[in-house]
Amino acid sequence: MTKRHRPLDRAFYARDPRLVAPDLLGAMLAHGPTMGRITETEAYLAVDDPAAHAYRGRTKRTEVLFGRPGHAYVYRTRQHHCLNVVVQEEGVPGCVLIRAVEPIAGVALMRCRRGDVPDSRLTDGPGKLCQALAIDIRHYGEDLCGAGKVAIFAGEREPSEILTTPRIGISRAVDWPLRYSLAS
DNA sequence: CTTACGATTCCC
DNA sequence: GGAATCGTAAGG
Repeated sequence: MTKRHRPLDRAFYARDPRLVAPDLLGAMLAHGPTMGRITETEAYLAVDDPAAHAYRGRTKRTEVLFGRPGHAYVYRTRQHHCLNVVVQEEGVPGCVLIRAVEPIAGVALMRCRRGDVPDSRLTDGPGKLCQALAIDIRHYGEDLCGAGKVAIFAGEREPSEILTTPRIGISRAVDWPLRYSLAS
């Protein structure tokens, strides 16, 4: 078994979201027979980030953000789910939102779950990829470093492929360049 | 209990 | 540009 078939370890996630987010690009997000290559992420900071859910403090929803790194923070917005990975050391609520992946495996199943959309729209959004990979609130708090159903495996990429742009879909701190994507 | 509001998606 | 649609959080 090669290194890239082992889940990313706790130490990988125990860093600043601005470091973890770009490093997740190219990694493989897997759930059951479905797998996608991460192509877009966003960093949400633990301190003084008005756009971060943890900014308002510790609540039932944000509880997992204050726990150990490497766990899934899944939340719901309107009819959709979004997947984040908890980063930084325990007690420091940084996280990284997975915004898009490239379908790699189980594509037929993804099409079935997503309905009648072109393949290019299968997983090109945070809510879409959760629907395609069947990730939802049941995965809240799951350990992505362990033997859970959802896992993230190391991938490969060239540093020059990374694009840094402002976050989108939020109403505060909109200009902060915390969105990372593969030029592809 | 009531109200406000989305880290979205899809359609007009 | 706007609706869908519901859990979460905050306040009375």
